[in-house]
Amino acid sequence: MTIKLHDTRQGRKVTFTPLEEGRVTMYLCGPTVYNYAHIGNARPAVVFDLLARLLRRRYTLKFARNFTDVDDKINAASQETGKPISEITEKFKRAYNEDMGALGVLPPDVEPCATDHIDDMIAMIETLLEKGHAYEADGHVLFDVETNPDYGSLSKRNLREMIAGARVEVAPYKKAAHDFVLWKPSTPDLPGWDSPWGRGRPGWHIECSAMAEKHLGTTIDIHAGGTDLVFPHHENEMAQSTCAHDGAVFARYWLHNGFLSMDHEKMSKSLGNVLLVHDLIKTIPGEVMRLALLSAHYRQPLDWSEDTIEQARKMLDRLYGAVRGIDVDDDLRRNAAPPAALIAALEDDLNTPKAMAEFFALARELNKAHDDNERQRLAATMYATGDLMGLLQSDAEVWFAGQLDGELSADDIEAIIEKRRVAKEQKDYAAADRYRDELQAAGIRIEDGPGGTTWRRA
RNA sequence: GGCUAGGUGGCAGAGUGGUUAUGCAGCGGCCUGCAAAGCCGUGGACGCCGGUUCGAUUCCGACCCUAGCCUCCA
Repeated sequence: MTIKLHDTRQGRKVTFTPLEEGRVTMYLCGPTVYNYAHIGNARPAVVFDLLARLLRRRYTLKFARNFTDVDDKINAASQETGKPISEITEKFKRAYNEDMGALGVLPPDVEPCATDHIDDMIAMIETLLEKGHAYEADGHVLFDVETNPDYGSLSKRNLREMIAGARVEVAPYKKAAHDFVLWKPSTPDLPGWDSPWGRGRPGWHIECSAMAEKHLGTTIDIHAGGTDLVFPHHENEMAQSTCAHDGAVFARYWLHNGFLSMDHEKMSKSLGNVLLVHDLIKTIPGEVMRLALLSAHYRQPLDWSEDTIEQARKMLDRLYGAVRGIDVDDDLRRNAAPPAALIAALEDDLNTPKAMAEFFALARELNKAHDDNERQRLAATMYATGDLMGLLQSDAEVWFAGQLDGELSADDIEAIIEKRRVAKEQKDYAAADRYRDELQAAGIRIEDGPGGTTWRRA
């Protein structure tokens, strides 16, 4: 059995084999830290977290996800708020990790920051100048796209089309419209570093090239990000790194996740529909958001709506419902593994919908099982699957209690259930039903099972 | 306009050249004091038009529609 991944450069699903046997390197473009992450930002983080978990089953993985902490948007945020840049970037780095953590995203192995790698960027730019792939102009250093015949092979566009389609006004110092900035001068009020070309700051694309080289080497196995990064960001990264490394392959597999829309509209500030994870997490359990993000295949577009969230919540109700009330022996749980069919689905280009179908098949099997040992074994398998998917990480009782936003506490609820039990014992069903209605009105649904009555928020 | 992806049942969403996706919702049944949960069963689908084929939702072509990119953007 092999892992298959869809490679953007080749435009098809291919068998994955690491460059070095047993070891895999993966780089994911992380956030520019000038604001809280929105739910669209969370999709690559969650999707590629799952890929990282999957890869770690077979390989030693080194997974890097960067922070872009030097950027004009950050400068703008600083000017708007009057706060120093470092305060802004530190705040949102921390917030990003907290928010992603709430979505079950495990920390990557390295989280390089652009500002810690200025020297590496300068060195790479110098190499590009030496090799004739870049030129200085008017205080800038630009990448000379003409020197890279392969340019456009990732995003599948040719230079002529790009020139024809160029609608941006071209800076006068550029040799060609599609040349892009490696280094640009900074005015005294902007962040800057000394360089052979004067005080300045790096262009966006060079950051990732330099950090990937520094932490993962000349050739990396997997480079991932949102589909909107294919052009120009990843195309430019590939051009820079390949040219700086004398043609060595930069990334062997390029993975891109599809876009998230909001109620079938583009998420944008002007529409006012930008949902921040930081806010959503206050009312929606992290696992619900995680499952919602995984409910469609990662390359497909995904629409985010109330309905999407509710569906994910119900799916989790079903999964938690299956394991509820089963005490799984620790050893059993430690030694359990997800079903082979589920692993196979994930290893087929991260087919999460198929994997979820297998997860539900497992839940059904558990629901049908009567033998205690069998139920324990299946529940352990459920939990092992949850550990892989980043789901089922909560206690089932805690899950069903949810946020008790009503007026009843857990103790109140238990008390009413006890009164109902007594009423039922005396066959006073009218009274028993009144208690049930009372709970129902408070948003609590009760279920009579062989082991007594359980409850959940409705 | 160019490039790249898509268009599947009431909704979400996989997949396949001929046989059950899955979840939610619906319907029938079992269980239950009645429910709920669970289990069993069940209806309902592949944008449009051609082509290839014994047979296409699945392959090919045209068309229509949608999304992303072409400019900072996950």
